[in-house]
Amino acid sequence: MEFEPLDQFLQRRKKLSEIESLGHAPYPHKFAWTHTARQVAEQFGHRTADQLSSERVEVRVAGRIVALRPHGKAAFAHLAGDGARLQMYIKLDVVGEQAYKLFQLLDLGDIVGVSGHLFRTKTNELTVWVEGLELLNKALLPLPEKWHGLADVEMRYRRRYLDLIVNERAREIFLRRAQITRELRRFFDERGYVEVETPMMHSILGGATARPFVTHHNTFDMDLFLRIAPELYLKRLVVGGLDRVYEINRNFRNEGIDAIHQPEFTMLEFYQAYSDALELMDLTEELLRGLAEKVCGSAKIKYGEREIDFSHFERLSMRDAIHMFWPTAAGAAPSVAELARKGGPRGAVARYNAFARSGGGETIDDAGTRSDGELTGDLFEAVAEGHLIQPTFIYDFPTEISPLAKRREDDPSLTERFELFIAGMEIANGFSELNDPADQERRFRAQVEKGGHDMPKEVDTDYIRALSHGLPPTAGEGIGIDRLVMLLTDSHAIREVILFPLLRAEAPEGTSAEKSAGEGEPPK
RNA sequence: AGGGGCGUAGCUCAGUGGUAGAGCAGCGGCCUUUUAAGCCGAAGGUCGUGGGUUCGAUCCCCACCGCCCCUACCA
Repeated sequence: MEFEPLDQFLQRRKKLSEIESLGHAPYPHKFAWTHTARQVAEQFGHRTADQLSSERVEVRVAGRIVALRPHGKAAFAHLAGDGARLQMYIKLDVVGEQAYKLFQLLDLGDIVGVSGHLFRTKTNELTVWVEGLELLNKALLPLPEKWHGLADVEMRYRRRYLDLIVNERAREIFLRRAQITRELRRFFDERGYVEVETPMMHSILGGATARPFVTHHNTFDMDLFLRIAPELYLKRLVVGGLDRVYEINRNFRNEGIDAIHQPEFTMLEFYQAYSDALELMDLTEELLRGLAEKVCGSAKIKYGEREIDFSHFERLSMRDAIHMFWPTAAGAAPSVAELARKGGPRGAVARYNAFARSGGGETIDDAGTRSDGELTGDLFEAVAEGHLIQPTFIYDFPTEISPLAKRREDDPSLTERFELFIAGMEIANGFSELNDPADQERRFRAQVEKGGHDMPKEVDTDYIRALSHGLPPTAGEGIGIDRLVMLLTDSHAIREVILFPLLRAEAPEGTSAEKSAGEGEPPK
């Protein structure tokens, strides 16, 4: 197969065969390196020119050539490896004609191994004095522009490998993402949680309200859903005596794509027996504060123009938040008591919608079938959510919108549930788990009866059976890892923190500019 | 899904109703301490795709494709 830019592709392939005819293997199997470029910098970066000349340091380093400055019979180049760059200096009269000929056939992007000793140049840059040079792999395609790198966002996502080579920030984001998941695992492992993996292919939807992807198993001739949440399986495990479990893995939701939504996204979910939502809020604070300190070096982090302080978490009931953030232009804010009264939320929605219709934004669906709890949730989203910049727990979620959460003992219209908002994004959702099988069955049936494309079509009876064997009082929580990584890397699009985000399929080559006609119609 | 924006050389970007330009990369030449190396020379393009207006379209209009932003959807 050949790729654009064809002239350069063919040119490089020709050089490769010239290298072969010089007697070099085109694709050697290994290179015995002693240091990465980063290790050289870390271990010898402080040595002076004098120290290096009196005490020779021999190194063998492999990497990709990312800069090339030939000067006739000598040359400088930079090798990139392990996220660092290391300069090398190669001279004809040092390496000999054969090796220098090889060098002259090298291009930006080629992967080489060099051996030699370290020295400092006139400008005091730590450099390998090359005595031996081996081609490890010839790049047949050129790197993006060396100064501006790869800026086209579409190309950065589609060809993430180039983004990672050329844009240091991309590399840093994904290294930090790995650090974050590593720290999360450490946090839970230290506290006696067991990491588990539960099915991603479900025959019954559950654990969240979302539209699923559907797939099919041939042998069983069975339709399956890609999971929208692992929740119901994880709680089965708690029934089974795994008192503390967590899973970090993908969920799939067949819904919109924007700056904070991707169809494939990573959630941490964890469950602990003999606990409740209140304890989870404390645990979450500890987790996130520690994570920010560990990963960003401080509990106060920069996010865009703002500073977010993980050392203090606000706690507001949903009704408090509605009252507090009620737009002044919408008239008197509903009191918490009014929102708690039967029919109160409906009255507040009526006032809000009057305001919305006169230019305040979108109205809330106030159809007669909608419950006070649903209306309360909608009011919260319309009025308060966007204001929650500093870490804020919203608690006291209405029962109608919390089908898996345990009711408050003193108020069955509310659940022991919270969500955590930071920078206007929902980051976490946790609650005391409903463990009354009869109540759970009633709420499942209510969902199925209600219908709608994002509601379960059938009751997960095995889950009810599991609850009937006894789920201890348990608290559980989900944390959106992608959004958390966004916060901790100062990224403002979820695609920046997902290596290969979903994009529309690329038009096959030939349908656009480059190839001959006759390939047929462009896909519709 | 609706509104707005963008699409020019491999990459980063200028530009114009009269057949298109720079830097980097690539090619040829010179150059033994450079670092966005330098100097000289040549090459590279169906200006996203298709249609229309026009004597003439990369530019104006329409449709389509792709990406981005906003809104909607979204526990």
